[in-house]
Amino acid sequence: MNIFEIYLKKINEIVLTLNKKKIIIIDENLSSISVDVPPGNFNSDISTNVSMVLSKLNKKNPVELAKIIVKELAKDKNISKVEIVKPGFINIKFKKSFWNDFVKNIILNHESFGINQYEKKNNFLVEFVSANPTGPLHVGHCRGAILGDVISNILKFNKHKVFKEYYVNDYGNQILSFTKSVFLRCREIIYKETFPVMSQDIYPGDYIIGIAKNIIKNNPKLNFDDFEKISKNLTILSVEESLQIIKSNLKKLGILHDKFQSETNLVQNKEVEKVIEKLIKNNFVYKGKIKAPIGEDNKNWIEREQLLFRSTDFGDDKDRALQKSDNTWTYFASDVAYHNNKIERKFDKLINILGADHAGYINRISSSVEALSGEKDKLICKVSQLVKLIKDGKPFKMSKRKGDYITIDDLVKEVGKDATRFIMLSRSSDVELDFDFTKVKEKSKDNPLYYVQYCYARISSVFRNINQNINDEIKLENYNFSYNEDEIKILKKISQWPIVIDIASKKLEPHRLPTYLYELASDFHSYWNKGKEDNNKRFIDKNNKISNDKIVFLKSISNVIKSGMNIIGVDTPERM
RNA sequence: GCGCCCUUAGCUCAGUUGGAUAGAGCAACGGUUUUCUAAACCGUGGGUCGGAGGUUCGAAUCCUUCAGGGCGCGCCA
Repeated sequence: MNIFEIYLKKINEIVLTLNKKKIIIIDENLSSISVDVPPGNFNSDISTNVSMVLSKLNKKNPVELAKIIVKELAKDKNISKVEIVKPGFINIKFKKSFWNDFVKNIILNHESFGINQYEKKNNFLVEFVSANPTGPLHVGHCRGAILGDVISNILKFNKHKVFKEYYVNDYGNQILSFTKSVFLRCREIIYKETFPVMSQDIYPGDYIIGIAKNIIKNNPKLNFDDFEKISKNLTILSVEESLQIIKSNLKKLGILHDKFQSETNLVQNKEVEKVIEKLIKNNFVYKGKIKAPIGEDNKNWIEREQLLFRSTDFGDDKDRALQKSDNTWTYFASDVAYHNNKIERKFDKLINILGADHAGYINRISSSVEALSGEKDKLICKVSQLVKLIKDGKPFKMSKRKGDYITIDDLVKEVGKDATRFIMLSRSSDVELDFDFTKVKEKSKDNPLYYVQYCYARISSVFRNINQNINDEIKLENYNFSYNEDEIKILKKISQWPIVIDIASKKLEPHRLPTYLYELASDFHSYWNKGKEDNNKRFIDKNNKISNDKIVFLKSISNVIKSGMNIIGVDTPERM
């Protein structure tokens, strides 16, 4: 039940009727008419800008126009007061009985409260994490991982279909270096050869030893004399090991992908050739030269003729190479094939979650998607900005040198899954995020996660005190409540929950959830403390009884907290 | 040089796809526990929304431009 949507519809109807009666003129497009939350200092529940939107067209000043509309609105039996305010806003105040119905509706439909029933349900593919399978995930991957997971949860909550995918870059030079590192670690173990830690293109991390040990144990017949001979086989084994680590990292964060799509697999199935043929047919590919990159040493740059994709046709700043000088495909080429593969699987929308360091890649890949699908906004890229790690009050820089980076396992062990998820989501993905280890670890009041969870725990404790459980179904004969102003204030906050979900879902902005839940928890804590001075605002009375009004009131709050925390993917403990 | 992101209170940030007198938390100071969980609450101070133009009934929000900070630029992935 989205009361803002309901009243927007009502106002549109009024305007249409008035237009039919030739009382007012309307635009074909009514979309700029909105129903919003009025600022707190006005004593009203919802407000609308109709008369300001239509005033110019009608050559009437907004206040005059508002008077006509207000006359119609006043017929609504739920409304107790309608006011016209300064520039021309119409402010509406509901009767108490309206809030009675509102709460009743939540209780009877608690499963679906907050869900936006869009006319069109989309089928989304969300690609996220997609880190190179060369080792465990570290903190840097964490934000994007959680972002993608919760965006998926939000879309699912709104009844869209979501498929979560991880693209495995198991092809190319980096994987070759990785396999070589595993190979050398194997020789270190078997032949006691010294491992060249400082050598270039070699992964020094200790985790490779573990991978090597596993491979030796599970493949006793493997011979490590000649790299060329086993390289192909060893790559498969190494990537498999590394994916096991990555999957277990993700599991610790509570993240489960539906599919891991291998790049090598696409190359072997000739999907790259297939897509390039398709592009050639449509004249999106040509042979040409590109200039050396700017701002770097390019003494070694050799200009040569090569296969290029016309990404400039779609707004990219240069055309992009598809083939390397050794005739293998570039990363971009197989990624185009991958996106073609996604398109062929008939998703309505493709969502990619990228780290800030890959933002420069967006133009070329969305160009390719547009070229292949003919749809301009088929692909939506969401960039998550950097996480600034702070430890002991100082910025903490991760480097590739051993021991100098924090893995997701370390993080979850120290901070916990819930705090990690909640904090990582607490800011808009467009801004850098300070992640302060020492602070997040403290179970202090500074930590917004506990603040919200505490609200739920307090509500649970009320139910516990009267020998009920917060999860018990409520069965009431009649729903006849009367709420005071402090309670209605919280009900109004609850009424905004569907809007929060709506915006978060349309703009793919999960941070709106923690922000909102914090505010709701704050309103509740505030109300709770009023019970110390005013017995009417306590939930349990002297006779250890609770009124239906209060039960239902508490249920409405805990319902929203729980469903929000579920989407974020964190627990709501009943005791703290 | 070019592209993307950011600039809002001392600090960290919200701000409902253009709305009304711009809001939280932290930090500072003062208060609240015989009673449902004080991991909480209440109060006080704190602002030229980076600068300058523009668009309009109306701008923190949109456009142009300038300044500052971050990330990126490849036949790496």
